[in-house]
Amino acid sequence: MMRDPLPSFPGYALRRAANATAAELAGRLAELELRQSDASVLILISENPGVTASAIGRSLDIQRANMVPLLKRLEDAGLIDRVPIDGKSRGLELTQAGRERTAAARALVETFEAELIARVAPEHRPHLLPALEALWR
Amino acid sequence: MMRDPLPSFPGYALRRAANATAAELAGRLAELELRQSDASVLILISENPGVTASAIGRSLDIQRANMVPLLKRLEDAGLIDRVPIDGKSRGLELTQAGRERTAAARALVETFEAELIARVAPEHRPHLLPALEALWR
DNA sequence: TATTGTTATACTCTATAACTATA
DNA sequence: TATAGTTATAGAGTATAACAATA
Repeated sequence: MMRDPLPSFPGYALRRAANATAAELAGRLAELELRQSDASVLILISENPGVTASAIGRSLDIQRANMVPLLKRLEDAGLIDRVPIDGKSRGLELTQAGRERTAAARALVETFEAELIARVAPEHRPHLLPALEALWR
Repeated sequence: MMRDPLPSFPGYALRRAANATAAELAGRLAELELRQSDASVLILISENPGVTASAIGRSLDIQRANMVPLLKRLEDAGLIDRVPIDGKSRGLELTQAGRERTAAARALVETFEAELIARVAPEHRPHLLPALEALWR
């Protein structure tokens, strides 16, 4: 192989780990014909019926402009409805098909997350989430 | 705000933390007119003079095809030379400007990584890298 | 046969600017 | 004035297929 000092950098390992796990999750969600962002949006709508696209975007750090094609896909797939709140806002709600797909996605994600945690040695496990949150929030 | 179960998932926190830190590092490297992948490639070349593009790609998980425009940029910027090894391979080496830029990038990255570690509470610090490596390798 | 370097292409994600309409 | 939704666009990262030349 070769000399490679990069893996000893936490920031580098963070990106590699995120890329590897994201690719794996994406592959599994593809069987539900969902992207990761789709699944996140669906889960947030299911927890917050009537929420607006802007609020979802703020929570997930997705730009308003980038919510447009995402929601259009979910609507075209018959997974969400958009019901007028007032003249400028629309509340997002799951259709029956959306509730079913969301339940499947949520089960898939929870299985995946449990597998991720299982890969980490027990003595490191309780430290992972707090360490990540310190880097993110 | 809203109900949001996602941050309690390590995989989700991993992606958010990686995105946040990657954006921050990208902003700093932009002052050196380098992308993260540029900096990684330059550091690997500096540690392994004469390495091939294919070997760098394997190490960084960058497809051969995607190495082409990356290396072309570095060559156009006068940071690397490509010297023939045999009829089909070329060894990558840093120019004098490349060595200087790489030293600056490396100092910047090391400062950044030290800052990242400092954000994590001391009791979590020693667990971060081992946990990430378990998720990646 | 396997590998290196390359071209071409396409998709996803992300970011910005600008516009309309409404609160 | 600030916010919601939208359009258009561009940059960056990534993935695949295919090809020529060489090991």
